[in-house]
Amino acid sequence: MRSVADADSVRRQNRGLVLSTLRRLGPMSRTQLASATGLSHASISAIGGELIGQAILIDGDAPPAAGLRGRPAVEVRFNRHICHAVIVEIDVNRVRSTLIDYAGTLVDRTEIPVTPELFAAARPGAIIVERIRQLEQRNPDEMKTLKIIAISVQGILDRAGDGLKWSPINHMSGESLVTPIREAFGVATTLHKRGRLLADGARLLYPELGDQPIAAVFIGSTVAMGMSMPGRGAASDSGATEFGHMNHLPDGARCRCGQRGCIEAYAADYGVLRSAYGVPDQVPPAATVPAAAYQELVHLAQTGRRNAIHAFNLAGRAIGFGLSRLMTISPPGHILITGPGAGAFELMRAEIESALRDCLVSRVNGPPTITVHHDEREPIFQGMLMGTLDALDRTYFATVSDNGIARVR
Amino acid sequence: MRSVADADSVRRQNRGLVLSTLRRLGPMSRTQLASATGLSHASISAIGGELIGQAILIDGDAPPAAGLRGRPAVEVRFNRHICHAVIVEIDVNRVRSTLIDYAGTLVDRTEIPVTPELFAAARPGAIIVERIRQLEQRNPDEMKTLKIIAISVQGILDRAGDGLKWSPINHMSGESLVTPIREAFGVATTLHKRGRLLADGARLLYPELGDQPIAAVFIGSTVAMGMSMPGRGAASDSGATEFGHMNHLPDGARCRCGQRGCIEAYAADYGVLRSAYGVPDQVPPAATVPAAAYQELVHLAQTGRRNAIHAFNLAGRAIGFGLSRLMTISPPGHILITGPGAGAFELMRAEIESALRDCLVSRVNGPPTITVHHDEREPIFQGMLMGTLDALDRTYFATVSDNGIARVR
DNA sequence: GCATTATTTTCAGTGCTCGAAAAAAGGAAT
DNA sequence: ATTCCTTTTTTCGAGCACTGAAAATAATGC
Repeated sequence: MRSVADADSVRRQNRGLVLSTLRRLGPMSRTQLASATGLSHASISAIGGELIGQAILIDGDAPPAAGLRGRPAVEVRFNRHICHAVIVEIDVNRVRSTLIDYAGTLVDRTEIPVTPELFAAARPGAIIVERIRQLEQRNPDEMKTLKIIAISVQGILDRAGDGLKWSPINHMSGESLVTPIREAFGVATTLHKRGRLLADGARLLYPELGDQPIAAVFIGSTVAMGMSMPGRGAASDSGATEFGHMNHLPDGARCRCGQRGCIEAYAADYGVLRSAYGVPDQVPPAATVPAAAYQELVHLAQTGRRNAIHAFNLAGRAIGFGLSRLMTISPPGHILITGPGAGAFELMRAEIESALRDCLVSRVNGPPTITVHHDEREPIFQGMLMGTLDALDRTYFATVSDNGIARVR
Repeated sequence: MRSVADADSVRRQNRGLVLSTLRRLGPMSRTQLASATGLSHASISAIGGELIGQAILIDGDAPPAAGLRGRPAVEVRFNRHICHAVIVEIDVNRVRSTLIDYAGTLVDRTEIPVTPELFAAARPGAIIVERIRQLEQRNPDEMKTLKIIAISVQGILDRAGDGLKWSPINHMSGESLVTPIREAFGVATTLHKRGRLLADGARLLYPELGDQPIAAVFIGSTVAMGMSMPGRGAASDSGATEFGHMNHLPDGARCRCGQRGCIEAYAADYGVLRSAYGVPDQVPPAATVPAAAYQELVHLAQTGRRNAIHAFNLAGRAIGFGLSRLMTISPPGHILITGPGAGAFELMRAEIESALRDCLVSRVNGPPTITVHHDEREPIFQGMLMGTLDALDRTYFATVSDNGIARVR
């Protein structure tokens, strides 16, 4: 765990410090970099020169001289052209593939709906390869410098992070994704759980939440939750949970996963519909539910229909008790509710808050705060974007000077 | 989070590497240290000389020359006299205080029972101070080099780790422990949750468990669980849970904590007795239960008494579902069962294993292994001992060379 | 007593950071 | 147009840590 340090690891660490400071705070002059990182001007000069020599950073082309006195500051920024990344988001509804450059700018994006025919024609790995090929055709130059592919999925990853051992999207269970894609494009390929990305993205989107642990709950066709822990980068693999399949009631309602009593069986779209309409226990849960049917039920509950209100109460109770159980293991300071079900939050709020309040940890430390963020796409994308750029930075931490790349002096 | 590295931080890191290698593997020669740490002989010579100059390490006095050819190796070991630590364990039954030296050897130990009179006469902080004073009287020389006091407690710590916001031992709720003790002895004082120490200690006691996350469950007058995560030292504060007060059944049995349906209300000694004897819900849970009464119930169950068997089934079910819920948040690879209730494990095993097996994560990844370790004292003490010595080592990491201590050449 | 062998220290070389001084690059003033 | 001023950036020398190789050390064996 602990390992030898030498001069090289010092340089590596400080290169990382420079890159992550630029990543976090944006382009800035060498002087600003020195004070933001705490390194001396001399070191910034050396490290900056090295990174520019390797074309990882570039000197800003537009020096915004604002009528100040002395030598004008030159901003250092990421060389957006040095490499690119592809970000793939898969869920029940669509496959969205985005090409970004090293500065994090969106270069191109494609999106296709997920249809029954899609998975009938090809395996998930092949579908993703095909999606990325399309980006390649449209952006041949950029794709020549592709360095990493990041994919967001739902389900349980295998230990190596190569594929899905289980997924709520049936066709994806047991599929290896990383291997076919890595072989097709010859670049690093990583898999990320959606819930975790959601929480990381929420931290970026709401900086005012500060350094507390954040739990992000997704309510929709599934129920998912991820946690973002302060201090660790996106690299840490903790915080990837199977919240939706935490048992709420022993021998409870039937869940799509085959177990009984999961939170999802009460709080995902199909769960709420089943309890509202009293679907008999023998009927297995539907694979998908039309969005309209769920919206209709929300509307019914909002207009006072008893069975609908009751169903949302049960859903809130399941989520609330799930969160109260989470409080005993790894208490978040803040909870973010997202997804299509966020629109029904007011219908569940009382039950969620009451379960969350009536647990020992909340009574002692106060309950976590809750906010609602209806759209889940943006935080997921942001979380994966930042995590992927961080990973790219990290590959450059290691590439210290003497690697054949000319050093500009 | 990321910070500047320089020559000093390199030396600090490598000093830490040397100390933690010696801590883990025991005394060894410089040559062995070089290959165990990966540092060069030259660096070991420099770092070792520095640490010996500071009297943190010493050359072994008894060189075990075993008839080998060349220059005999000299073992380097911790200077046990350089500092000492006091370890205090508090639970419902006793207060045990142990004085150890820097090499981890037990120097002296006192133990007193916890009686109702004890807490009537003095506040917990004062009681501990008095206990340590006794060690001081008996070991005045050793206590002159006291560097740290570590205390194991049950309950919820305040954010700063200074005191208990809540504790199952009534007299300890809301008590600040660290401040009075630190002021009395003028040394660093740390509070540790028992469950967490148990898990850390289990990792030390069962090295064959390797690098998996370990959950240690204590069953007795309370139910507690701590997790030990691989890779992080004992410093990480995650893994301290309130498992016993995780809700098992909404609106369930009355718990001592004032909530309903906690795991403890079914699986702690009082919980099992209440369900076995059908104690009416209005009767509040007893503050303590005689050990004999619990043992008697175990015996009854073992000899086939229906109500007793049923009570242990309910207890196993509560623990099993608790663990299955844990599996969705932070799945352990191994579960260790300890405490007085470990003697009744066979009565609970079927329910625990069935709940643990029938959850999605176990179905996909296989259920965690379970072992029983009846005694809980040893792992708790070992966990705290190692964590405290690590903390002492860490204070010496920072003390690099130029601090006035003569450097021997 | 001298060769042999294994351990430990010393030495020269290299890389990194830092503080101070020098160089660079414009605007302002004469 | 030239010189002064101000601020940024680079260069230089010192100090420290690590490494590999060579030297010193401390026994054993003949």
